[in-house]
Amino acid sequence: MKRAESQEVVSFAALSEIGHGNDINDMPSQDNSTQSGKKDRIIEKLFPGKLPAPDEISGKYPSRKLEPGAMVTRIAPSPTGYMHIGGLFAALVSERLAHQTGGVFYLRIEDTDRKREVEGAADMILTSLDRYGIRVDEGPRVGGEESGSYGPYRQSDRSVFYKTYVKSLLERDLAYPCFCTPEELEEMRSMQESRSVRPGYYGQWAKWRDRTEDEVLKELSGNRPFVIRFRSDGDIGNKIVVKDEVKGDKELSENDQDIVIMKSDGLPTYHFAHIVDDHLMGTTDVIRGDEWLTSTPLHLQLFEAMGWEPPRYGHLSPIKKLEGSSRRKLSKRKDPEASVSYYDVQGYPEDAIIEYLLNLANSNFEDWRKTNPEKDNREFLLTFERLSGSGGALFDFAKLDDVSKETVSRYSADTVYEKGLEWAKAHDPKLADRMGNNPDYVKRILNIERGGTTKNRKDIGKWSDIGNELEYFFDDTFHPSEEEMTTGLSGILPEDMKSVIKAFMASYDEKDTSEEWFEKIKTIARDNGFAENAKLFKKNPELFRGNVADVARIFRVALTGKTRTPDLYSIIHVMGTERVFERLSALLRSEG
RNA sequence: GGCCCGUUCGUCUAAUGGUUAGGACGCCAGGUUUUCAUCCUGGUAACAGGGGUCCGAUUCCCCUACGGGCUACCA
Repeated sequence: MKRAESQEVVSFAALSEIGHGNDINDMPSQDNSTQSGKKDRIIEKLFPGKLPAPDEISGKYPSRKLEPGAMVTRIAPSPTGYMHIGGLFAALVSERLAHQTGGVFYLRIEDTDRKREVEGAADMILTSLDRYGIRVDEGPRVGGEESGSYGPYRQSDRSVFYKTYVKSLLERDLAYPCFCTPEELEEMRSMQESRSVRPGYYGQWAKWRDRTEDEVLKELSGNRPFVIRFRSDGDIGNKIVVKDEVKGDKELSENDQDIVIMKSDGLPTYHFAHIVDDHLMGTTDVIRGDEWLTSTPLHLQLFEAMGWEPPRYGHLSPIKKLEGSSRRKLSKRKDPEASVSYYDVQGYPEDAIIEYLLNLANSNFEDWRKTNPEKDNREFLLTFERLSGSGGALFDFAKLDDVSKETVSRYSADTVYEKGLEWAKAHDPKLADRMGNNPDYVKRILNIERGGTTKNRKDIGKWSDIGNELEYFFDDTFHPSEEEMTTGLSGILPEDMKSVIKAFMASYDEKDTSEEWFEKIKTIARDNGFAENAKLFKKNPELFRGNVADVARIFRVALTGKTRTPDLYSIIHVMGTERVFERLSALLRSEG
């Protein structure tokens, strides 16, 4: 590996773009040229050139002015692919907590692993957050610009900071260079394994921990690649209590590993970037996946070494799925439903996803929603205390569907039309044409049993359901199969059907109110030997050919091909008399 | 393997050293509504197992089982 390139210190010009007005070039820099001792010479070799002093950096990022109780949270994804549903969950919780306390929510792109970086992933994250109504106060914008005065918000642009603080650790002997090759480390690991000792770089296994300055200088002059390791003074035998806002107090072991804080490519590892960034950016509450829980003692240790106050931590359990009889974390590679784009393609409204996730976060959300059906879900106060600390929830599509239907049922016909059309344009061109070409008709269809005084119906859970609801309203897609018709009309004699339909056509008046209309249906029922209500029929079934429900079913099936549809009276009126009569006549003809 | 963390109806979860262990989704059954839905009522179903401590444990402690995480110059 070429070290020259990685050792190049990011120019101060990058720093001065940060937007604080001061020109960082004016800042006094540490002078490494005196080379008063071997240690200085080592550090100079490690970090040739100028770096700002730690104080100068912290001076540029003063602590945020916050109201008491205000939380500064962030989402810090690595741009390695599409947005994960778990990431959206963490973002949602973080954003609500920040905004509900009068704090700040920002986005930081953790792109220190160049091998895994995926082109365009950062923009995708941005777009997803925006679409789901997660309001980012500070961070990168689509196209590369940034907002906020605590940036840069991409770790790849923050090299100077990491280097400066690594250097300060070196100066205080809290860090040291390590020249082990990957092969050496691998060898060490297998040796540890064969001897059944705990693997890792610690204690007497920390080969470069106590090398003499001469040895280090010698390697350096040979231009060997190196990493910088943190010198841990922890003892694995000591337990510390880590306060976790979600899971409660946890007893964990101190860290005794001399972990890598700066890789040989000059970029920091997650652990080090985390403490530098969250300190400088003023994060008060770090909300992250619980795979980080066990490394929290290390992070606390790093904060202490830097002399900084650590944030509060809250670790979220992953969302899981059932595979066979065991549950596992939703995996980007294996599970399409791990991606937020999956829900978009399926046609779930963004609000429904948010409400489902809110439910997962604080299960009392559903009670709140029940008592506040009209309110924006932003008004629901999320709290750390009520965040579920256990297990990790299985993703439950039955529940999502219910939440989704409930959500859509609160929308007006216009909203359903607009959002549905927007979805169709991206995912179902045929449906988009249909909706776009017949806006008034489609809106009237969607308005059936919607927006009235009673609760709206809940047929539509996903935008993709709209197609089914429209199908029978259009002649070119109304093609009920023979089978549908026979099962739909099962138990009804063809001659009964014919006379009922004839009677209907003879008496129908489109000006009838629904009450008048149904009186006629009842009359038709009675005249044809059907009971005019269910009770009458139940009492003496043998006296009737069926009841009024059967009569209604005849029309429902004749007009829609289905046995379950919205209110018949409304359907007939939306369809229009002409179409209704056509279909009824066709049926009379076909049945001979 | 080692070290951590966890386990309440099928699912999401609530509560508690003494409760008929509560709610929601699903499912089932009734009911209201002119029909289909909506809606209403009811039902189904859980403290992983075993030991302690205690008058009493789902709750506290220990063990086992199971699940999850970490164990990288990935995050």
